[in-house]
Amino acid sequence: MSKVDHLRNVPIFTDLSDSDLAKIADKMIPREYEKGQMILLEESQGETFFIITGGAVKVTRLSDDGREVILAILGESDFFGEMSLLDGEGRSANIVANEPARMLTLSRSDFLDCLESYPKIAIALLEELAIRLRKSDQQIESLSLSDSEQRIGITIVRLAEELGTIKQGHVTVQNLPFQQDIANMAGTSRETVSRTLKLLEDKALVKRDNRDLTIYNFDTFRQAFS
Amino acid sequence: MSKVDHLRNVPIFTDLSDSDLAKIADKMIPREYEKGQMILLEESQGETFFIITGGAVKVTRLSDDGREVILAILGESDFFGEMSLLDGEGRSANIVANEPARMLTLSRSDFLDCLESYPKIAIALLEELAIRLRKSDQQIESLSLSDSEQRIGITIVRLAEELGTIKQGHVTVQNLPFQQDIANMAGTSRETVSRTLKLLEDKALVKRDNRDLTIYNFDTFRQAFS
DNA sequence: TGAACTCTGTGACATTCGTCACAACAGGTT
DNA sequence: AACCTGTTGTGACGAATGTCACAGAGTTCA
Repeated sequence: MSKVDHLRNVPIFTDLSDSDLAKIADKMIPREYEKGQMILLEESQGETFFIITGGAVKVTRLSDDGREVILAILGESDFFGEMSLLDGEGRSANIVANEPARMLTLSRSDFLDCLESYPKIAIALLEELAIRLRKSDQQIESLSLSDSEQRIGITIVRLAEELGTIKQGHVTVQNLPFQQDIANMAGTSRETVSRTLKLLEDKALVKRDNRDLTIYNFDTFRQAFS
Repeated sequence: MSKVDHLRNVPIFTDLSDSDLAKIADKMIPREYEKGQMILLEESQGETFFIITGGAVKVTRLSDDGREVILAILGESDFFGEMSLLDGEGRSANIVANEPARMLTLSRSDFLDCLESYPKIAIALLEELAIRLRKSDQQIESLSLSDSEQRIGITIVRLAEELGTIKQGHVTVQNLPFQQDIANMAGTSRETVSRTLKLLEDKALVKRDNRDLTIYNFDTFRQAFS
């Protein structure tokens, strides 16, 4: 798959013509990362924009005592790095490759040039940030009001929407993240995730085997947790 | 103060010339709201962009059982309503006037025209959304990792930065929001806020009289809670 | 001045959930 | 197989904090 093909799948670039895409693609540099490799450190200045062309990364924040919060898990055609390019602040989050991952990168100045030259990109990016803000607000609500079972349920919905595949009416997440990661997304402990998953299985809402999780009735499931 | 004067104070318009500002100002319609009045309902379609020219509003989400989460308190020169204009989704939050408030409003189509015509606005808006996203991420972290005292401390920092005034080295927040509102911002209960404020006062970190709260040493205070 | 509200302070209690401890299990390597 | 490492399951316990109940202050309005 060519660079341009990858770009076409990215929401903020969909409105552009092939020739414009090609111009941008020319400026992008491919990079590869191994599983577990740090892609961006919290402290460093943000100077690069990244588009994921393969694999997955997790976006985290770390507290002083080393506990981590997972803000998002991003996969193919997602992008990141735009935040500190936009407001000039340092990074607010760490990015780690969750599995072997490939990226296309764009330098700060090329990225800002794009925004100036193609207002459509700026508007599409606004849209994307609005969506993310919305999700953040939802998560703040759920962390504030819900108990751990609810929060874990919502987290599973998020994961299913991001990573799941639909097969004869029910959604399957293959290769579910570790319980520790789910806990760090849901703002709870690993043990509570373990117990809650068992609970959900007892209630016949989900089925697990190995690293796969199947949600029997996704719509009612989502209904129940939001 | 004229419309244009108000607009000049709004971050996303600062880069514009007076004549451009005047053109935009012409399209804006002033509105007034009483204390407690609903400005936007969660369910309604978003069709308007608002700039606050006086007073203050709170941005909230409500759960089914009526508990509320306060996502932000906005004051003069802040704006809202852009989210659902951008991504076309319905409102994600309610907006209520916290005190008598005045606004300038812009219709959906005029707002989008502005973005197309003045790329600088789009870029400044991107910056603003990036800042908000950053704050949301911080709050998600704090809700996930911190205990109630920390969260209340952080909430007080937020309030002080938004509403506080500096007087001979220490910051005073006049007219502190009710404990119930602080609780809804910090994701805790009203009673815990009451006890924690007393605790902070016992530790000689803050002083209260009536509705005013003074933070003796703002820098160390902020340090301690983030 | 009272009366009616709204907000705040505080004790008692119940519950959720994080933490610790350890066992069971899986996958990979020798 | 035996071993190691990383992951998951589960019981026991205690601390943090939400909830309930009510008293005391402070405000508003007649």
